[in-house]
Amino acid sequence: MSWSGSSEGGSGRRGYHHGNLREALIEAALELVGAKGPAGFTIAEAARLAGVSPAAPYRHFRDAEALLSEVAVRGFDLFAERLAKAWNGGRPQAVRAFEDLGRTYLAFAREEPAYYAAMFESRISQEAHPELLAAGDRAFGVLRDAADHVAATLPPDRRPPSLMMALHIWGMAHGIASLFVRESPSRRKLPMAAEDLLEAGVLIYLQSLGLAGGQ
Amino acid sequence: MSWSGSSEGGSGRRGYHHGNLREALIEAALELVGAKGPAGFTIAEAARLAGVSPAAPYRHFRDAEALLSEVAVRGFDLFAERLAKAWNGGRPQAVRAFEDLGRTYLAFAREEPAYYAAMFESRISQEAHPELLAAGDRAFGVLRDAADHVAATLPPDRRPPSLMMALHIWGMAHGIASLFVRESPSRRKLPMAAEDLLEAGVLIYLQSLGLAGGQ
DNA sequence: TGTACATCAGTGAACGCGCGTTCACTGATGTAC
DNA sequence: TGTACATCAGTGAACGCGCGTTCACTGATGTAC
Repeated sequence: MSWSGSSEGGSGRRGYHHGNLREALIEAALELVGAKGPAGFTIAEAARLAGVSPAAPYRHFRDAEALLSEVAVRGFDLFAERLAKAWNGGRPQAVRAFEDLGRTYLAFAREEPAYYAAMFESRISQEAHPELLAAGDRAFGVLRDAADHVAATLPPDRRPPSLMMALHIWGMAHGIASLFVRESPSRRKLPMAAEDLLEAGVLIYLQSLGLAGGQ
Repeated sequence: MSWSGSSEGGSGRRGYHHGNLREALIEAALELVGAKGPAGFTIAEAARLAGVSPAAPYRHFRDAEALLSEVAVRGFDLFAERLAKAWNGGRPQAVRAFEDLGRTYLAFAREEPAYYAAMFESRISQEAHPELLAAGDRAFGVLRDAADHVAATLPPDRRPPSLMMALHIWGMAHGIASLFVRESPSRRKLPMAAEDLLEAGVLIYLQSLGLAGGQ
């Protein structure tokens, strides 16, 4: 192990210029948000984690909120990608794929707590960061399309409004994630897996609309 | 207007001893949490708001988290009280009263953002504050009892597990509150009132269980 | 009713800390010729 | 291929700030007698 010379630091630092500081800061922010929550992370600490002076981040981000917003945008993009993969165009069975969407929602909250916190538990103003709104819309769009698809399997006169369906399912998934998967003073132990609770709820809901097999 | 003499300050300060500092600090914390979120409030600022030196709060609270926890406990108690009033023992009609529960849930999120944030959006560890867990249980208990009552209107062989029902409704109510009522990077505009969205969702859900009138 | 005393809530000064932000700077990189 | 130069990413020192926490203290309150 050498302290001098040309060997790179563990973080990929290459010399006077970092080379990829923007990415490194986003990674650092993600790590810090995961550990301390969106309010617990600071520009200074992200800089330290990236192995750079506290002034360096200002070359890339206006302030802490801008950095956090970028993390949230990436989170939404990743979220949309995973949801789309789970939905898979409604194949092979629409209702089954719809349930997979729900499972994927909860899995994301469980496996990506840092992204989840940046996306749903931070206090970034949407007005100041319109790209955040757009990213959120892309994620919701997946759910919306799925609801469309599922609703369309019914004859037009018995077809529920798919936007409403999407909002109901989104609400239930998000509520269950917030209450039973995420850390919070209101978190409760469940006598079952959150995934199973959500699946049962979605099934009951869909049944009422005539969308899930009678039993 | 006099700067000297015996007139009390606006905050009720009575002299060297505050007289009711504990309460004043809780009020101050509530106000600050409402304005800046749970992470934005500090003991020092709460002391300033209460008109007292920064060291004074330590006579009453171990640290900021203890103060915040007390705020959350009171929030849960108020929440439980309002929910119980809305439910009103299931009178005059159980299903209708059940829907009122949902409306009250959202109304609380809307009208008491400071309490709501302390209860659901802060990072207090439940382990360190067991009284917080108990207060949350009392609030959930109202919903649980209501679900029991509603489920019991069905014959035993068609009766759904009331705990599951309560968790589903709680999840949907909480999700809709978090996504569409509270400030957050993921907040979306709704083409309808959140209360109506929730009511429709609850109705669809209850219908499936044979609990709400066919149409 | 008056006095001595114990209690303890609140003071204010002090400390060390980490943060955000600025600034003139420096040195690595890439490009024009 | 070599040199001069422009660019700009990152430096490091500095600043003022507010916070958490401690400490010996002070003065209001209540109680024993």
